[in-house]
Amino acid sequence: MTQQAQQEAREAPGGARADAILDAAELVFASSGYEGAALREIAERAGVAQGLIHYHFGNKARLFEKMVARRSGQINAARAERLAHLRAEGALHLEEIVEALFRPTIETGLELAEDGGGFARILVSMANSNDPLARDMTETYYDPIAHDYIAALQEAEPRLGRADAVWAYMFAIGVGMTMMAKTGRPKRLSDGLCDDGDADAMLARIVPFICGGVRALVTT
Amino acid sequence: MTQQAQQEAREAPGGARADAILDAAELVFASSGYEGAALREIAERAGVAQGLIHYHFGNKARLFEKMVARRSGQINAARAERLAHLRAEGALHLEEIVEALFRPTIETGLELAEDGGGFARILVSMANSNDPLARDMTETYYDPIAHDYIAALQEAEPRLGRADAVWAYMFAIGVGMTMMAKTGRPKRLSDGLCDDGDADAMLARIVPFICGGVRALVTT
DNA sequence: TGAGTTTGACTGGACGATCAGTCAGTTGCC
DNA sequence: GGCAACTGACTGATCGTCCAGTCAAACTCA
Repeated sequence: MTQQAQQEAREAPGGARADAILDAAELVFASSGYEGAALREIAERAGVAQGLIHYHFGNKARLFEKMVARRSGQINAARAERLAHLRAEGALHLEEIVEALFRPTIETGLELAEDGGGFARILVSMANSNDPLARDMTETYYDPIAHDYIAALQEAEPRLGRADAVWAYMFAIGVGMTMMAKTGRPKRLSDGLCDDGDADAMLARIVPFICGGVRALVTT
Repeated sequence: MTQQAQQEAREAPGGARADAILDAAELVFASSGYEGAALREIAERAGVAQGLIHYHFGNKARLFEKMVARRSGQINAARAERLAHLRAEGALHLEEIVEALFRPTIETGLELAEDGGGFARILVSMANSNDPLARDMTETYYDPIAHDYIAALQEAEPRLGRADAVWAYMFAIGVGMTMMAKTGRPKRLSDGLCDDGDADAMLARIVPFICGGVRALVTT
């Protein structure tokens, strides 16, 4: 974890109970959505009184934001770190960039997991929502790193225009988001051949797919 | 509209008021999500008493299902029609298949619209949810047409394996879903260059991107 | 034909449950 | 003893659901 990520984690209320609340919030928000999640259930799952949530976080919206800030801090620090590492090694390659973009989200999700892809499902609903809370949080926590990766795409494929690079990034996120929600639909559609619970197998398909798509935009 | 779509539309409670309720439900569910949507607001927007919703649809879940059934009936009938039309014309081409896959969802969304992409946003949340209601509805209303298009992908690209075809379809849906949510993020990330409200411009990028991705899976 | 009956769409207030949020009081550590 | 952490009973609002009742159109039968 980088210094920045550690700092962000400490910005939130400090105690172990506060962290337990954030862990529980992640699970409940992921499985029930923002509106559907009940603070009572979060408190119960964290083994904490209901009032403590308001003591530490004030209200539901701030709890949600702190929860997202914690995970996205970890994820985006890892993303930035991987990208910097690739740049330090020399010329950027498309496959490496895409891998660096998705791997941290997948691996971070596996820590808490339980049902798998909990936080990823929150990201999906945030990314596709248009209410002010979700939009502001996407802008705050995910737009900066997006600009980095868009620039990286253009470095790896110099003939890729700026607009195409932005589209390519959005399309890539679209593929990644939907896949990380882990709905089990690939298995259902393929009679068991495809498993969206197997992150490595899935990534082995996502990376060439996206790179092929980006290169198709270049040659158009 | 096909005969099948007309029949499905008539399966729902018949009156004009029932349709007004479904229209209002589409707007409110799209902007507030399933849990966040209030039946009172739907009734108010439809210019109807709250009780009428339960008279016609029984409960919230059944209202949601009827609303999805109506639109997805239209969309998937159009999809099937386009695919059949392509098959009748001879050999299938990848670009045409992808176009046929997305065009109906985009155009159907524009009819009611108001804020744009209302129903599409419902689809996104359904596709990425894992609660039983959403899963069952995806299975019922979208898995059959998915199998058709997966088969079409393999016809257009004979060297594409079955598992890769399923992955390709899922990736394509991922791209399409995220783009149809119309969050305004592309415009934000590109300083106005990219507009996810311009369906035609967006489709002109989505189609080559996905086709490039599919062909990359073939040659891997 | 026309009075009586039935039907079905529709209303709006009331119900119990549950929600986020509040607050006076208790605990435990420095 | 003082302060931060924490508790749990509580409030008012809002939720989905329910239901007694209205009304106009359709139907029945003398």
